[in-house]
Amino acid sequence: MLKDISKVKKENISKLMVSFSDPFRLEIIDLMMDGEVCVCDIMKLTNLSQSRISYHIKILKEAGLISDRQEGRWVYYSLNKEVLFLIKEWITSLTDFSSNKKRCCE
Amino acid sequence: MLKDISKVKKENISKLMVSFSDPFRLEIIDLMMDGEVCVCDIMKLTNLSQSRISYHIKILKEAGLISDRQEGRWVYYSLNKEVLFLIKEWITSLTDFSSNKKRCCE
DNA sequence: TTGATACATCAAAATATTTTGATGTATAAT
DNA sequence: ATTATACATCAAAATATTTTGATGTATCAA
Repeated sequence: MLKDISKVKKENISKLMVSFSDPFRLEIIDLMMDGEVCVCDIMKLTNLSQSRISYHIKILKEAGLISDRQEGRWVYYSLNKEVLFLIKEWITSLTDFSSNKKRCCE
Repeated sequence: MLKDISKVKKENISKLMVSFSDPFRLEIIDLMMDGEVCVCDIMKLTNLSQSRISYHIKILKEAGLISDRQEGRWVYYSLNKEVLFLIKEWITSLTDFSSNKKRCCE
């Protein structure tokens, strides 16, 4: 698991942002804000097909944004708070940028 | 310009995240942290072709993440702090999620 | 007014992502 | 044992994004 945003490579940031970049994944993330959900919940709440949901879940998981917990036949997915905090830190580091005006090619 | 994250539609978030999701765009964003840059600066610093840079700049601009300012032949690009703050707020809203454990289909 | 520079735009090709429907695996209920 | 449920995985098709090289536009300098 990612521990410190300064150690997070551009590649990881990119992967996390990719995982945020799809409207259906944003919907799934939205559902996870109320706590754990299983694929069957997501199916009922979104009308997406099962394999389509599994695909998006996989993207979210590989980016490190969500974790899973199996219980019998069900797999429960939930957001990784720490990773969200790291992303926030990264965005913060961006807002600390300088507002220097420059002349070109100086 | 986006004024309040609660009014930001999923579509806008998605577009902003798309704009963050490419490694080359992240590089360009990185360069902008030191202040304004023109395309010619980016060309020198990244070895990307001019039209390729223009393409990525366009994505960033259409997402609302950067602004431009023309001065003679040069166009200077810079990050939009307010939009970065809105993204941060959105991420924060995500970290406020509940950690409820659930049984499936309840 | 001619030529050079800075950048945008375009269409085609290259590449990557997403969707679909089928099949596979594990768990559990009968 | 057999069947049903929950989810993963796969390959092919559909779709979207990115790259490339050419061309276009505006500004400036000589």
